[in-house]
Amino acid sequence: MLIATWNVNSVRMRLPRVIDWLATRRPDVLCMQETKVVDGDFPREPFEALGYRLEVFGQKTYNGVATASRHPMTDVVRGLPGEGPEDAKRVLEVTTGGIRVVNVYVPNGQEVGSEVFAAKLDWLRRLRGRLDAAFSPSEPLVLLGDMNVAPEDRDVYDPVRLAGTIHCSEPEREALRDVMAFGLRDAVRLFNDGPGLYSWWDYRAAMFRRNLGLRIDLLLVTEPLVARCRLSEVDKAARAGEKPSDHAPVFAEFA
DNA sequence: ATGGCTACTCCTAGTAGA
Repeated sequence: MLIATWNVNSVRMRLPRVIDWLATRRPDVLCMQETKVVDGDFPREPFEALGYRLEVFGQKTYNGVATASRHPMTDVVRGLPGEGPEDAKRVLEVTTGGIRVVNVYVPNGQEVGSEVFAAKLDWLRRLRGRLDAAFSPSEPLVLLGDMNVAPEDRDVYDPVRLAGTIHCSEPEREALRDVMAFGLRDAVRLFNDGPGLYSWWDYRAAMFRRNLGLRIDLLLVTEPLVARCRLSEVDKAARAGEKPSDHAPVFAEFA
């Protein structure tokens, strides 16, 4: 069971690359973020032609999440509890292949101390609340997506210069640790504990070429999936070439 | 020291991303 997450930064702009990646890697599940398209305009056909089912939860211009799976998807839940039609489309839960798959696009937060930064922390608290209310850490569950938090200094290209700034601040890291305290492990770190491993690189200043990035796209798993996890990695090659997303796909395989 | 790119839109200039 191969499960992947990828912030595609517009599914319409990225469509050829996403479809090519699916055709090559053949994951069982791909969770996408920043699809930036209303549900009626989602380009479903190329996914379906490759044998994928789709669940989508999008909006105009910003945000939007979608999950493609080669297996049936049941118990679909859109958004966090208490959210309404005006709220940003950031969460899509499905059960597929016997695993609860929680696809999230965590708010960016813009600047530490800002109003939207406080909203980001509150959003992470509500995400933890959803896990507590609906799930158990003893069931197979993966929480994956663009967390917009680099968990530790080793996930940051220049932890000294970026100390305390957005994605790297202690309040964000504490909020993410609290989500993980539900009973989640960072799948990529099961296999690679070194520095220099990132999932996002700024489009500007040749940041990708110089490997100056952040690891903010995470695949977090409960203990039953830790036991089944055979590999997990960042597909850095998918960030190279023509018209890439600024994020790379992250994936893990489970026995 | 700054900003360096990309994608979006009822505004092709302003916003947001991270």
